[in-house]
Amino acid sequence: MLLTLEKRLREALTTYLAKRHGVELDIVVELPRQPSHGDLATPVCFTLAKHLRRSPRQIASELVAELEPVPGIRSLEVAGAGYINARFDRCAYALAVLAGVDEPIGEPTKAIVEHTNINPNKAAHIGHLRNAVLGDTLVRMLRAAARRVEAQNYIDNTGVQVADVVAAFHFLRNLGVSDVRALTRDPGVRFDHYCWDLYAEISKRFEADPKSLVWRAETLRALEECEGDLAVLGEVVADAIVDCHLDTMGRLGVAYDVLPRESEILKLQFWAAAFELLKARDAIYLETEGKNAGCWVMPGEMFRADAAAGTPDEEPGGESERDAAKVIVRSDGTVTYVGKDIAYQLWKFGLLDGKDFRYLPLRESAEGRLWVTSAGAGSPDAPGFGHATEVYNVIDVRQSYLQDVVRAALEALGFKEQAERSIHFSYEMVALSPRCCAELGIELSHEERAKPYVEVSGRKGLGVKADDLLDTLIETALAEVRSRHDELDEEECRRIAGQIAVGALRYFMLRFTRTTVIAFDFQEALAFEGETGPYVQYAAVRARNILRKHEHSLDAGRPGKTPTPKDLERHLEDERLWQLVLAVSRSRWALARAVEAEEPAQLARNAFQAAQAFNNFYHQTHILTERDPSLQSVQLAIVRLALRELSGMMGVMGMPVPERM
RNA sequence: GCGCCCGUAGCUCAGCUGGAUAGAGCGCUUGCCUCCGGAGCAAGAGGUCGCAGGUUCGAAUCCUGCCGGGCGUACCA
Repeated sequence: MLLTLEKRLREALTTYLAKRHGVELDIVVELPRQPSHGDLATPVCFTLAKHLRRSPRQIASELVAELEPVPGIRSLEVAGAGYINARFDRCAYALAVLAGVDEPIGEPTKAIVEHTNINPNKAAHIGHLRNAVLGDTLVRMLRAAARRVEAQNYIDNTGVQVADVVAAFHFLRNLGVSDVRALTRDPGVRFDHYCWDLYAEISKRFEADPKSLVWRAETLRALEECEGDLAVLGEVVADAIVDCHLDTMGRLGVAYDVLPRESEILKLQFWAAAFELLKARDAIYLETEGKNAGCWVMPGEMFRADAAAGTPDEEPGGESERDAAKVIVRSDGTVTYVGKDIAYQLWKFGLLDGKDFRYLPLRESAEGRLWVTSAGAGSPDAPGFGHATEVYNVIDVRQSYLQDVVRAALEALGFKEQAERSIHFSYEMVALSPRCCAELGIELSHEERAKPYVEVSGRKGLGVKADDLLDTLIETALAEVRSRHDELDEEECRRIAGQIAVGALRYFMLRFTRTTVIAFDFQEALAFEGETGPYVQYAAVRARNILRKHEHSLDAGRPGKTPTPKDLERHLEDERLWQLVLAVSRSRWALARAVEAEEPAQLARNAFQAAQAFNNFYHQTHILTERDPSLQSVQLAIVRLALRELSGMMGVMGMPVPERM
């Protein structure tokens, strides 16, 4: 309802200003910081004062007197040096909000969100967790805003990282396909955790003994050519790890619609098609001189904002403009990752004429069926994927440069609109705080010790595994649940602990804005008090408890009294109740802001504030002992509203709403 | 060198397209269970918004220059 009123007010002001003063302005309408300043406010008269050369206050009084009544807004008043404060018709607002009609947000276009994208060669760690939680929340946000969303998790199953682990199995461990396959089925082994250590081990070996790097080269070649035991081993490893990742993400409620795999992009020659396009439109050229001689490159000025036209020739010691170009095809004829990414991005928009994957079902979950790409036969039941209007790539900020290249390629090919709708949904990395390193027993070099935090590194085996963190959270929560609920059996306690753990973890990953580096710290991540997921969940559980008890207190079958407009009219004059209604009814507004700003943290913050307002109310009001039935009906309606709104926001953030805790 | 990001309370962070007295959590101090379960509520102490200019009726927010810190700038991904 807030969105609607905001829009109405803005439109009324726009019309008025155009008619009365002949000016067009972007009108700022904001939520006043102080409740006494009304429900919505605008400082527009300050801007207007300049145009009209009159005092803001004077303009404001005139405006308040002359503006046609706005439905839903009870009064406008001039305040301060010239603000206009609007107050809502409280009863109408409450009725609308209690009815729970969703206001539209944006157009129902099709969006693709690509996220998670973990190399299938080791266990997921906290860095991947931030990606997956942000990505999955973005998916939920867009769906809540009525977009058609396709969640894709790209699997780089033929890259260096997989090759390294395959090489480790083969050359270091001397294990063949059947051995590794047995390992993946061994219930006593967490295969992805096993590979975590193996990957660190072979990386160390490569560093200590560079001659062993021939193993990597040989494996990589086998993977790309899809031939021999090493290739089969690659498939076994990647498939098994993808399975582990899906399980891990499933624990957090993260799901996908389709897994596009690099192996299919290669086999189906997506790149060949993209390459022809790029050559035909002169987006890339064959370099003949300098360090990139023999490569197909994209000129630097195409993707770098700073590349000024007519840059001076090479400066001594500096990089020439020519050498600053981005290599797309290596001198040996193989394509770089960016090249493949360009092809993939073109496919997402349906711009790779005639080329498409085929699909096979991979697994089922509560969220639906998951499909994986296939180069051979596909299932006739497969839905159509791709053909998006907008594409969100959830990738950490360190890959901005590559994302710029992809976008530039689309633009160079003449797909200007698609380039603009290629959104790099970037976020800062998750690093380890010094204390966290100490707790993990990680020894730091002098260089690392001087830094404020240490980068997570799969290659070095440096990091906190997603499963381990979740397990720790569950155990912590479990101890707490047990101590509070003697009456619940072990299974029930564990279920609740799981919900709390997921809520805590997802909220933790969302409360920071995307540009903030998270210096991971166990103490903070394991906190259940203060601004945390469980705090928000607890508010909802409290609302549930009240409603449950209330229902029990009623005669069977008789519904509780719902407030009449008269009840609302009367009791919402109480400023505290009114402020509460406002505070807990902003989920739609918060969603709109989060979608527009592309910032899930806004949703997290709003949910926390709503929970705070509700907890405060809960504490100072004894609803079930209220003797005035009229007042009680209003209070109960607010409890129901708070529960619905909190649950809604938690749902968008992927946080479970426990029955009790 | 160049590009992007960050610098706000002891710590961790919000602060939207400039707007009214700069906010929250943690930690610290102090209250609050004859209660719908305290994973809670209330109060208090704590801030030259990195520094210096500029634009403006108005700047934490926009512009410029410095100073710290981080990340990019691969024929790795």
